[in-house]
Amino acid sequence: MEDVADRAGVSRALVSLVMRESPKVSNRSRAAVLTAAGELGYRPNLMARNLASRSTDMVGVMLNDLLNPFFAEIAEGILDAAAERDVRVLFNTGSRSTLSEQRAVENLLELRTEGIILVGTQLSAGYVEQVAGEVPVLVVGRTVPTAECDTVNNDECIGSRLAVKHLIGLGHTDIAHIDGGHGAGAPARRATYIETMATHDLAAVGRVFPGGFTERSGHDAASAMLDDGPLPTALFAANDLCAVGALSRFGDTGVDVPGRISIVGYDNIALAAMHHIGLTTIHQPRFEMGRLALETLLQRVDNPSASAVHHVVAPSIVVRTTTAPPP
Amino acid sequence: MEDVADRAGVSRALVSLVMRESPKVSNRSRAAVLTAAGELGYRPNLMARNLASRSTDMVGVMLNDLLNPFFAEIAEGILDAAAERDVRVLFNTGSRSTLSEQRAVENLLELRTEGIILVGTQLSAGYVEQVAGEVPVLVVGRTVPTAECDTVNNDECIGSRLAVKHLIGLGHTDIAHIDGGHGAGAPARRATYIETMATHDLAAVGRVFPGGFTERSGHDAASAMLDDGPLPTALFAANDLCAVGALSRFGDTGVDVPGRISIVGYDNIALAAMHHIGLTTIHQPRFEMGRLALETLLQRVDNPSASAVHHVVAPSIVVRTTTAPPP
DNA sequence: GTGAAAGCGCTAACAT
DNA sequence: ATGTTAGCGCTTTCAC
Repeated sequence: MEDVADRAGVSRALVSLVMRESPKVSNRSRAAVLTAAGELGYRPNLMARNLASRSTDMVGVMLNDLLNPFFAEIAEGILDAAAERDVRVLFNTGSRSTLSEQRAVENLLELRTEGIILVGTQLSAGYVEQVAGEVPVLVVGRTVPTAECDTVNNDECIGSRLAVKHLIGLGHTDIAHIDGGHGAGAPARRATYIETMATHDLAAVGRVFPGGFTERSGHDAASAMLDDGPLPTALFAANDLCAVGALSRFGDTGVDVPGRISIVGYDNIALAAMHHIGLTTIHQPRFEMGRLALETLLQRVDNPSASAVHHVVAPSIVVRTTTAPPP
Repeated sequence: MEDVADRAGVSRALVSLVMRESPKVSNRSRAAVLTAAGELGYRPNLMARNLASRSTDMVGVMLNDLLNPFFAEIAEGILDAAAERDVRVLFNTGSRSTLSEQRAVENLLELRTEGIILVGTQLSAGYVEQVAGEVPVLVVGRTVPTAECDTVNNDECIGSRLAVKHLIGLGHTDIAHIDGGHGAGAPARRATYIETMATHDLAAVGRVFPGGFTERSGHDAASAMLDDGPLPTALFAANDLCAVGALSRFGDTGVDVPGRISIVGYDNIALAAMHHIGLTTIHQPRFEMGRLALETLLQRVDNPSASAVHHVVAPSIVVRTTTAPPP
């Protein structure tokens, strides 16, 4: 920086002002500094700047898993909003191990990011709470019962109700559900399924099959369903992967979808949109959720003492080709 | 830090040594410092440490696109190797806009990461070269003709040959190819297809259909194929997405795969492994490529003056259910 | 093994 | 509009 100042014939402070795009610099000196910097290949050192200014304009984002496109779209939303607000985003991921997730968060903490967004992480509630004590934390895609942190989630109840009502509207009465196990949102989806069925005087009893959030679990649950006696005419699966698993199982067995059985998933992952698959599913506005997450976090950074805010966004249904009236 | 030192009854320098896990500290003082730090909730400031030590132990990773699982697995490999070598990894992504990709790289540069890994980015060769002038750069999933940087790639020729020979081995003689357009590796895949066909005295002429790296392009190319006269008995698609697009087009038309036509893809994305799809494809050892990338970059960091090294890893074929002998 | 002193590259008052 | 003077929180000689 000193070299740049000398070359431009000004003081270091002035160079600093120019680099920070301060308006209180004459055009003449600005130009001089800029060309000097260019010639010298000068690049400001963020470490030094942040240390001196006691602020970083950086937020950290912990992604549970880079492999999951579901999280990735949220990340895109975060980035989009961050660009507008002129904050830098640093990503980190834990590769599905809780320990390395913690290390990644520690890293962000040591870098003194202004806040941290946790998307789909499996960190323990206790740990999240501890982190939230040090820096504003926002959790998306999961509710953290105890912690003092903001959250952004989709409304599982609205989504599940949308799914079940779509099937009922089509004329189905025998609608099964494949359970999502311990997956985030799974309990709410199951509960809403049962509740919605009851509201319409339909029996959900004996129609909940144990499953999970994977293709395999959907496949297995469909097998169980096939063995279990009369096949339902419709199926609401815990998520898209699970739905596709069931879809292949039925395909292999010659059970026509949607002719013999209709299927609805949840999440609207890219897979669901594939021509080959065309899964009717529930869409979460992930991009918007990412934007909302960043905006909310930034607000919290400005006002750390406000009480936690919990955003719940409404999902919508995307009707494709796996649902039709019952045979 | 001073507070910790006071509380532990030692000097600041000693606290520094303990935090850096230096061996030259008595167990007694180490314990004292550690408990004091714990009680005070002290967390070292990376900014200050890096500034003072003039090193960061951080490498930056630019991902073209978080949404692409192909890149994500490489990232996992990078993380895995980084954990072993005790370096911190900072991710960034450009959301598919060249401008924001550049901004993300600048960010990493300003943070003074020791090196940068570019995975699948669309940065111009000129820009990459410029960055490589400032800090060690390693590019994976793309070759950068001019730049002075290391690369890690799979051998497109071996992979493509594997695909075509698999089909020939099955007895096919009329094998078409859907072109990958400008996608990374596409030209090599096409050229190798043509060459391998020639080697076996088979005609490739008129059998290359324009396509791309998307499902849609595969779908459209399959339509063109259907309109084009006699359907080939086998098809080597530019990548998996493209292959799946063709797969659905054929499925819709009642063309049996693999009964009437066999299909091979490239990349072995998760989609290909799905029960429903079972695509025969070429697998790139992505995780290993990620590991290799980090190792190579670190070597370059230690020895900046060595000449660029270009790693080429061998892909393998994964035979699933979309290939069979010709009808 | 421990402490004192001198920066790392920058920003932030405060002057001018 | 520009220069001066102190630090930011840490590491690093170098003595003890």
